Amino acid sequence: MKLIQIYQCLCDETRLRILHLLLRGPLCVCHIQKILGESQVNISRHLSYLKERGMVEAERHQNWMIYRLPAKCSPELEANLKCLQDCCTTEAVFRGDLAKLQKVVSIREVREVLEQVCCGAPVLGKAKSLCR
Amino acid sequence: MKLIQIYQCLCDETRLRILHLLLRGPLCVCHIQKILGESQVNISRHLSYLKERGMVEAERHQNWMIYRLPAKCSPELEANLKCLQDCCTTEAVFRGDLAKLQKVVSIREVREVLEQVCCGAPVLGKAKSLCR
DNA sequence: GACGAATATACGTCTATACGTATATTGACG
DNA sequence: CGTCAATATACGTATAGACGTATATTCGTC
Repeated sequence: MKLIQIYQCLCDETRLRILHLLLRGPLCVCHIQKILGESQVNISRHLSYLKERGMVEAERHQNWMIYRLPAKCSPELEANLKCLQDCCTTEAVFRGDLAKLQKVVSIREVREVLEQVCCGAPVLGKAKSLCR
Repeated sequence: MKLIQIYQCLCDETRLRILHLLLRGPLCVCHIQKILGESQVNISRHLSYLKERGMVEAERHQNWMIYRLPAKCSPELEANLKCLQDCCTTEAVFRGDLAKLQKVVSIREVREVLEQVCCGAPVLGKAKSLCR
């Protein structure tokens, strides 16, 4: 992956906020949507953009698409994600997103699903809807 | 300076190459132009873009405009420039630019002017043209 | 003051992309 | 199979920005 493509992914605020969230762990589309307060199409399109360029990976679990940062990042991507992590602490938008993220992850069903995803285990929970 | 603006500056290849060169020290427009092999207008416009957003500073010395990275960078900018520095070593374009930069800086008149600029000293050289 | 070198700006065109609305797809479940 | 939830895609519009051509500006020199 070329360096310029990394920056092209980072140069939009919505994508920046998405990646910032994914630094904390995998998330499903509907939660990203809720946290950012953007429309479903918009989030989905930006995620597609990121996926096409190898900035994120997606995996379907039942009805939900779980997005995450790639398991294996190039050194360039790794360096930039680390840099992003450091830089995001100062701006209010990102802190706000993190606060909302905590709320979402504190929901038991959500946490269960995401934990299973993280471990690569099949999702066994029987929650019908993750989105409230 | 907002983080997103930094990335917007970095997301164009020409600007990325310019900033990469400026990491090595101040340069005048005509040399950036020669090194990148781009038209004068194009380089000038990208430099304006960068200057408007505080990514570079410019100072006139006689006929030449010397561009450089800001004396005082925000922590975010600093972090990203450092990251850029690290990431640029792998791609051929940047290595090629560096090679051409060595040639330019090896010209005595150029080196003299740039050194005086670096020290904040008035430019005393009497070279008529820095561009060959 | 005319001229040349270095640089910047104006203006027009073209392309990428951001986003809204509508519609399609995919999976679970009764 | 119909329906719903979650997600993706198609299509149209608007805007940022990349770039070329022409022209202006700024400075030094004769």
